[in-house]
Amino acid sequence: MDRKKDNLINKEIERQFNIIIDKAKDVVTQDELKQKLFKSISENKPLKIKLGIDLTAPDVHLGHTVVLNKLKEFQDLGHIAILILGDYTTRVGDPSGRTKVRPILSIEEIKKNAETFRNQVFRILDPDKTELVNNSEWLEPMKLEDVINITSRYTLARLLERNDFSYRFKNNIPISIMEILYPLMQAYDSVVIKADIELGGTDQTFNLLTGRDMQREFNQEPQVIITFPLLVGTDGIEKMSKSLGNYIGITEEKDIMFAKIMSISDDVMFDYFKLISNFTYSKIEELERNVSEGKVNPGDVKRKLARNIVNIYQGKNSGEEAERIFNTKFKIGFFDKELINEISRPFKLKPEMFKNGKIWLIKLLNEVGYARSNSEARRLVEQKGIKLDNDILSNVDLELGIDELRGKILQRGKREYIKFV
RNA sequence: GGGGGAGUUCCCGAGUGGUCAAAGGGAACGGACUGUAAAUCCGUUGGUGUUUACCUUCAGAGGUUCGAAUCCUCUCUCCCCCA
Repeated sequence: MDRKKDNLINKEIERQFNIIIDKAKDVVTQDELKQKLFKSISENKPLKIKLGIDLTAPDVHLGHTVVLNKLKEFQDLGHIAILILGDYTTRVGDPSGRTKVRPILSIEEIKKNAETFRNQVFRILDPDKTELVNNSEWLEPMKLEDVINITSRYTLARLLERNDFSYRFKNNIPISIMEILYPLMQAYDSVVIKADIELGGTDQTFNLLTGRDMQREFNQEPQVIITFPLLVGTDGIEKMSKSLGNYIGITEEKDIMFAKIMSISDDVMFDYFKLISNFTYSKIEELERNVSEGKVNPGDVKRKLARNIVNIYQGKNSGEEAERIFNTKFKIGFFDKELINEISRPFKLKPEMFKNGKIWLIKLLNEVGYARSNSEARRLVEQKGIKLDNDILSNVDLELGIDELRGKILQRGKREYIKFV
């Protein structure tokens, strides 16, 4: 009888374990994870899964989704997701990977970012199974005495084990004391919420490990840490992040999202497949093989990826819709007036813009926001970057009447359209 | 506390009396090309409807000079070294 029960428990541990470590880069430690699962399953007590969020930028992007999706999987397994918004820690700034001191964000900015983030994150997580907390809740009221209590449990030498700190230290690049506090504050979050497991990107390994140490110092069972590969950004080199401008936000316009995915290099395309798409591993392998054997056009495979991801975040069939817009907007020599008409921004012509019924082209370009000065507008025209209903306008002195404009489409460059109404 | 260095156009950075609206790179924008908003190549990148001109710009305020990003004085900001 007991044997049968044990068997069931072991099976369940195995099942959860496999789901949990899927896509993970590192688990510290696997044995501890199994023990925690055993306890959770046999005592029917859900585990507390911590994920800390930095609020330097508001938007949830595809890079975040790797770990957010994992948190969702934990929720589906019946565990408790604790999302810690680092509204206080962000005032300090995570030094991870930084080679210089970060600029400090104002409290207002952080508040705004938190608001946006909260709205977006529930596109992925189940709001009913998520505990959302701000770490200012416990960090703000601290007294110096409390800070001393925490800092006395850690040493400079241990902090200097970190690459980013030791690099800066050796090269005489400033490290503020504030930054040193960051990993400690972050680690203390784990103590406060009594985390069983903490998730994060591989760049967070040190911070997460500090959480383990800190919990031990406070006589808690140390959390298991699970790190995940960082998704490379659209530049194909750096990790995806807002500050590097190489990110794809999950709430971006579908065609922009589609286009951004199409812009990633072929080398990183399969990282995207593996980390953030809905394709099965066997399907991905097949696609990968086909591409490397030259059987298929990599562009077509990337389109599959783009459609899939857009569908996940923008709703059913949005991928196909996005692709249609993409084709018109970004394919060369493809002027589908009907579709452009649909996607171009309307601009209302006002009579007061016209003098004697005419407007100077250069002036018009300023009015619609295509240029910020006459010089800039003139350059655009001279460089043949301006088209009216697909005809190049190259005369800088051109004057246009209101009837010559109404209903027509003004285009700047390859993919900016305005429809005059 | 003492000594030294730096602040240049969106960013990095060259420029130490006129030839400077200021090299070069990055970024951005336009064009060509491409399966791709990748790569590559070419062009543009303070402003002004009279564009071989004029105006504004080289941390800030004054000054020297026919003439200053460049020299002098003070102020502000940042960094480094020694203690």
